[in-house]
Formats: sequence, structure tokens, C-alpha cells
Amino acid sequence: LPELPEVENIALGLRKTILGKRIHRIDIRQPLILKGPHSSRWRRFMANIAGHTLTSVTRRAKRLIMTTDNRMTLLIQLGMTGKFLLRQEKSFRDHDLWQHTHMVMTLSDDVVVLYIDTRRFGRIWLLDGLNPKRPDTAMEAVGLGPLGPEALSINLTAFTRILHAQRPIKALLLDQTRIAGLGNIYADESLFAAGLHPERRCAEINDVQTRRLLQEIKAVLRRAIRAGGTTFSDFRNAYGDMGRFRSRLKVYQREGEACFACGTMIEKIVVIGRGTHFCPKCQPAG
DNA sequence: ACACGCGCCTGATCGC
DNA sequence: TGCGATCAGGCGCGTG
Repeated sequence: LPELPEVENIALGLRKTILGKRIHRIDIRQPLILKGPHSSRWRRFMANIAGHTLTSVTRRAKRLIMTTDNRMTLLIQLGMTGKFLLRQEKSFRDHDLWQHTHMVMTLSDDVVVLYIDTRRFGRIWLLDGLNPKRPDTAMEAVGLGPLGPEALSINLTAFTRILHAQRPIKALLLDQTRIAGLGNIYADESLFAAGLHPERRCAEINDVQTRRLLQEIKAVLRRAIRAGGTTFSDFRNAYGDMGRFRSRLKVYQREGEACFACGTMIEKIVVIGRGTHFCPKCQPAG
């Protein structure tokens, strides 16, 4: 489940290899994943991109943005299992993942970029005229849900403001319109690091705890980025490497195991329909 | 406006 | 052993 740190690592990997490369062609094997006003005319859109150069690969929350020198944009939301894989030749056709490869970009220098998504929750929007430094307007214009501030850069004032709500704190952390980039893994890990029960009502969190939670969110995300993200089964970066953060998770997927801080058994509950892991002693309710 | 819950989709795991 | 049922989860969308 690619969250901010995983998408950041995918972007880093893609940037290193494909920036400045010329696009020879883009093949779509599964048109159903395409969205946006050009999706029904995707053949024309892709033909219009061919021959041009990739000028930027950026990230907004969990969304990837790839732009060309003729101001065309592929905006990718990876969903649960979406990934990019870089290959030097076309031997990937024998690969196990070929049946879930929905897009193939052939670039200069024999670089091939595969977009692979087993469960097909991911989507690719075909856009034109998006400014990669200010992508939100264009994204909302094509019906993508509005995004709150980046979890890595939201300031204390804004964070305090969104905590004026009656929902459980975990629900807020997963709400991309309030704070963008966290998913289930890093929401649970941040709440553990801050010593907050995931069902704690937002409005009951005091100023000291608020400051602490914001610091821990950013610290957890930064550590996860440096570790290359978290791999359970699916996530790989653009070079096929697994993330190394899994062994450093404190609560996520550790139900029944001992808390590293106090030895209490980690519990798993359901909050707004999501599996939620926490230490009942380090993260007391009420 | 706000908040919750369903359904999409497939592979892994569970239960009989 | 085999096969159907269940679960996981990001996000759009419908509903209260």
C-alpha cells in the first residue's frame, strides 16, 4: 500500500533514470485505468506525447506527476498495488507481472517503464497544461478529491486547526482532504510514537499532545523515506527493491506481539473500517 | 458541511 | 485435497 514514503521513493527512482529521456511510445494494455477528459482519446494523447522529453517527475501526497516538454501530464494514483518498474530491455514480457502490466513506456537508451497494478485500484489521469509546482487546481478540475497540506510540511497552526473535529484521530489522519500523505501504516505508527489511542477524539487532544503528534508524523515519514519505504508483499521501488522500514514498524501488523517499549501485547481493532494496531499501555484510551 | 460505510479488485489465507 | 468464503485497503461516491 504505497503511502507518502513509498511514492517518494518511486519518484526518486524514476527521476534518476527517466528525466531528460525521449519518449518513443506509450502502449496501453488496460484502458479502463485511464481517467480525465482525454481518456477516451488516449491513443491520440499518447501519440501527441511520443517524440517528446520527460521534464519532471514529482509527487503530491500519494500522487505521482510526470510531465513532458510539451506540457502533457500523466498523473498517477497508485491505489493499493500500483507500481512502476524500470527495465533495460524488453525481456519483461516473460515476467510474472506481465498480465498486470497496464502501461508500457518505451524511452530512449532502451529504457522501458512498466506500470503494474495487480488489483487495479490505481488510476492514470491524462492531463494537459498542469503546472507541476502548483498541481492542485488542475487535479481538482478533473474531479480528483481535493488534498489537504502535505503531511511532511503542514505547520502547527494548520494542524491544530484540523484537530477541531469530533472524529477519532485515526480517521482524521487518513482523511486526505485534511492532511495528505498518510495511509494505514504511517497513521498507526505515528499514533504509537505520539502515545495517542487511535480512537481518541480529535478535540480532546491538548496542545502538548498536538505538537508531539505533528513532530512524530514528520519523523516517522522521514525515517520511512530514508529506509526506502515499507514492503509487506507488494511494494517495490522503480528498481524492484523492497523497502527496509518493515523491520522498524512498532505496531503495524504486530497484533499479539510484545510492544518494544513496555512488553504489552499489541492489539488490533477496527476504526472507520480500517485495521488499526496499537499498544493499549503506551496509547491509553480516554 | 461533515462523517461514515460500501464497493471496486485480486491474491492469500481460512474453514469445512 | 479442494473449493468457496473471507479479508485487506485507498479512494470515489452515496447516504444520513
